[in-house]
Amino acid sequence: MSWTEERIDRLKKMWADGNTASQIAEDLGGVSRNAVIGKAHRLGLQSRPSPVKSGDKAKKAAAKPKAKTTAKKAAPKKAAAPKKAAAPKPAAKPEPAPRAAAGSAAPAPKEEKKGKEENLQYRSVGPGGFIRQGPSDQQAPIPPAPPRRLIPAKPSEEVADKTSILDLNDRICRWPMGHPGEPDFHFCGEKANPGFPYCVEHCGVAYQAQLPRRDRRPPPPLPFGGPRVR
DNA sequence: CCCTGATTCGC
DNA sequence: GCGAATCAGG
Repeated sequence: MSWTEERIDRLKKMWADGNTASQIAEDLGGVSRNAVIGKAHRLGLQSRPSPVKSGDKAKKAAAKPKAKTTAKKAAPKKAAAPKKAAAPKPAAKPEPAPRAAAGSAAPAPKEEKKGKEENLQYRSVGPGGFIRQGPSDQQAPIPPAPPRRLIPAKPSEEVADKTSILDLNDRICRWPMGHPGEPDFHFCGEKANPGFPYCVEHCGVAYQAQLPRRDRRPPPPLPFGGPRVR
């Protein structure tokens, strides 16, 4: 469908009347909402209050990542928990990392919420490790843990002088060093870049300037076929 | 999730 | 120029 004069006039009128792009597209027929918006812009029609562009509150979100092009010593080779490009989300609250090692007092998981469709149970097999059990599995049902007194886990020596999850606050860089479950898992602990969960150095790793679409590398195929598409 | 308009960019 | 894809706020 082409933009005939009539259709353009109709678009102009409806746009001026405050119809949404969707309404206009439906009225004209044969074009999408995007087509209408695109045309309206090309015609130089005045933009109407956009949900995105209204107030400029973006200031607060300022956050100029200004990614350091060179990570330099930033990314600890073997220590970085986030995988390669997948940087932790900016706003993401720190996940409660499982307290690593040392603690011998691991309470048996109280199964309350079962796996949605199955009566799955999760059994701990050590720090950071769990196995799933279904009704048909051989493993006998897990008996409820006997009541016991819990005592604070003794931090391992490796972590004694490092930043544990308990030491974190919003002024401390929470970049993970190593992996949960490892005896020396801890957090960066540097002074956090104000407004960010990480220190300046790790912000440089976590936040990268977005490349123009044509310059982006397509992500490598995931070994398991990628996330489900609904 | 739905909606919105804005923007980008391959065609 | 066109419009799908994408973005980002409500």
